[in-house]
Amino acid sequence: MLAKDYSKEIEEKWQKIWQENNVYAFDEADALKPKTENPKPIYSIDTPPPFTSGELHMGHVLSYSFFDFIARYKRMNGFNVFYPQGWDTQGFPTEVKVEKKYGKLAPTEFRQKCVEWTYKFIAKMKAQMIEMGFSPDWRYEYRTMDSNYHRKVQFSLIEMYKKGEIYRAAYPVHWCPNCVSAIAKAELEDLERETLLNYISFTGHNGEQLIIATTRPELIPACVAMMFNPTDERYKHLKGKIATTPFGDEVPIIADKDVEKEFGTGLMMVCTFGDKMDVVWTHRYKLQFKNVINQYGKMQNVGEFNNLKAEQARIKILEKLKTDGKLIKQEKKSQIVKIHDRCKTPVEFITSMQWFGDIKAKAGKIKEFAKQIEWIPSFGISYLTDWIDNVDWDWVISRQRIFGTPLPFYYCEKCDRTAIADELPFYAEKAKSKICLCGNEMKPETSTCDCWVDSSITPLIIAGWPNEKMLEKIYPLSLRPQGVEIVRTWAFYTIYRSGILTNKAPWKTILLNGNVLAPDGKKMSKSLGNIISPQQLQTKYPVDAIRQWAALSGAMAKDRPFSYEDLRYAKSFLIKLWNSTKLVEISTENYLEEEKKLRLVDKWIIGRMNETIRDFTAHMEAFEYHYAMNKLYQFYWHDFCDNYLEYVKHRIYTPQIYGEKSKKAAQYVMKYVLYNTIKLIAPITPHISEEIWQKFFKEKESIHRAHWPKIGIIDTNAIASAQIANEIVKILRQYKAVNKKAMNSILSFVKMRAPNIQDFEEDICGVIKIQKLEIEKSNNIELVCAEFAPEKSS
RNA sequence: GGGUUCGUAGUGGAGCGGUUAACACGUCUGCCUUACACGCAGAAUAUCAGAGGUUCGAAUCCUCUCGAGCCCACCA
Repeated sequence: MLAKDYSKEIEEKWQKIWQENNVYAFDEADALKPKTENPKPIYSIDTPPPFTSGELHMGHVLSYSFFDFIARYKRMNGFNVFYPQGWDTQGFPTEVKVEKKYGKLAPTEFRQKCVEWTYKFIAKMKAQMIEMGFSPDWRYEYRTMDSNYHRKVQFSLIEMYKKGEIYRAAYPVHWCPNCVSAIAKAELEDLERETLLNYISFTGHNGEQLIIATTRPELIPACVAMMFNPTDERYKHLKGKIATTPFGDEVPIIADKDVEKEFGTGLMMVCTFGDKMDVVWTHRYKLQFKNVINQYGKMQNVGEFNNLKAEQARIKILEKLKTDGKLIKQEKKSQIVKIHDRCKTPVEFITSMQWFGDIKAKAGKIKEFAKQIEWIPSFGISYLTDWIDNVDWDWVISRQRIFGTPLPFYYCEKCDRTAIADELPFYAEKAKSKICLCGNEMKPETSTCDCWVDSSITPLIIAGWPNEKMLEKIYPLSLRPQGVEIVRTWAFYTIYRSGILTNKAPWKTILLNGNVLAPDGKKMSKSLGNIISPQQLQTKYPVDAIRQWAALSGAMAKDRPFSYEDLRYAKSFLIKLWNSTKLVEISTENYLEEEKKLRLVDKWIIGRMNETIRDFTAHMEAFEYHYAMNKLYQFYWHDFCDNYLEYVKHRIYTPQIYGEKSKKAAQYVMKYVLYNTIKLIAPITPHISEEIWQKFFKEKESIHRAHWPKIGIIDTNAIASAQIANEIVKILRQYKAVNKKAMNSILSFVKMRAPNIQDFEEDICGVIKIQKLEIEKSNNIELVCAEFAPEKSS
């Protein structure tokens, strides 16, 4: 007997059993079989390793549900599914929290604390994943902080170094003075703020007053040129001349098309480095470097202003300029500054020695790999190509952090030569000494990798690289599912790195999903207080309802607000499925498949079942879960429960009137529909499907090892005829509703004309409850009419 | 400024050349009909953003305008 209600206890029971029985195990032995032994086809998923923040958010729940639908669907379709799960562990947020708790520690100890901290967080997130019913094969779990993972990342970097892809060089990089580290362009965020635009007087070669406008007067000591637009009549006479800054430096005056005439006075200064355009201009005109800001964001090489923070120096310098009469005027101005996404500190440009990945030279190659991949939706590739076209310089892969993968290199401070580590994994603190070709002792690199260096080889890591045995079986992987917002990082770097290392695109298909917005349609954020926590939902709703919510939110690569309506609807579907199953249970007690006589409505619902199998399957193939589920709701809830089950009740309850064979047929059809329906929804709602399966069908140890339904007979004539019966029922129900009669009230007299009378007379009269029915056969299928006698007390 | 996605009932959203413009939530009406009232039945609600055009026919294709989201660039 089915329990009275569907409950979370049922879900937890199956989660346990699935774990214990390894229902989702990837069959490695089968995968390694030679082709001649017909191994099952492999379907491999390069699942995103979430950052170990300690808690899943709704975005995770949405996207990981998708991955799980795919894995379960493919398993039921005969694939040997390889679905590992990893963790992106290393990063600044963890360092911040660990430092807050333990204070400053030596690197080795600090890293150890970070590792311990991360293990706790992984445990929480993993429990949540299991509670969501996700079905990765946990035997292949990986963490980017593991020494084995380090070893592979380092090996990959050495391989790339040998190919000339990785190099160390001095370059202006985006620099966070708070983190004291270089950061990548992808880590920048915009901050809009109010600032002062200062008009400051420079001196021309003949004593002329030249006024420039700047928001960063503290950089005047780093001024290396003045500029104006070549079409600007006011300044044409200055071209090629020399000007003197308020600090007495002589700088050239250059005409350049990128100068905005309308901004300030149309005359400007170029510094090392106020912003990105300064960097561009410095390289364009081979200007000298004047580094006045150090790695901590403090002034240097500026005499009396040394060691002041940039903002303090700005105040002091403005005071000085004012006293000297060089500050002409100030006006308020709103400005957008680049800040570091993790600590929100305004970013500087600083010249320093960093390690780079050679992405600019490989832009064409990366695009080629990208084109070999099927992008779903297809416009997704444009996010990647647009990004590639806008890359200004190479990828800075080094970070001056501790909890990260150490870069496996040495460098020589004297001659700038570099060398690779000989033993992996490599850690600077334990590094062996190495003598440079110049005779100097080399320094082991203490910088760590950008976290995207770690995660950009996940397809290789899970495929067992560099071991060829598994690699050749599952690389390129079948699928990379990921968020649309990290195309320019994760997808881009993975295509670059995995592509360079294997000379193949890493996956056959990339599937992009959108984000979950708050119910108000805005981004979820702490400041707006509109965050929905999955954990809270899990206490109130069955997991199978939350998973349906994910399916319903599934328009690809599009953001959608979180919807409690969807969730409640999903929950009521579970209740519907449960209660209807109970009806099937009591209706089919002691049923043995015997001789049966299918009636019109039976053929109709069988036909609709098979239409649903056909459509549902097509939508699953196309990753269109919302369409799939909508088809199923329509079929199961409305066609099957609301109509079919009502139509056949009288056949079940009173076989003495309608015949045993008719009852048997109804019983058969009920089981048939239930059997196929729970299989279809098993990938979306695995728990309730399993419970029903185990109670009624149990052909295999789990429904998740069962075979996907095949499309059977779709009797289009039966479907068309039954539609007419449905119409008649609808008209009669309408009559009762309009005349405010109870649905179970008995109509005293009904007369109708319709085709196929014999076929549906018996099928429908049990539902509409008619005392006296007159049916007239008519060839006109369109014409269905009902006439009603005045009601008599019955 | 460039790219991209999109503007359809109160809300969320299908439909993408011919439909009475789906479905769900919400609203209104009736019904506790031997699985389910967390249900069933019925009803109302849409200048398909606006303006042109192509077509026998457009929510659907094209052009422009207006508006929104996301990504990118960006004023020193």
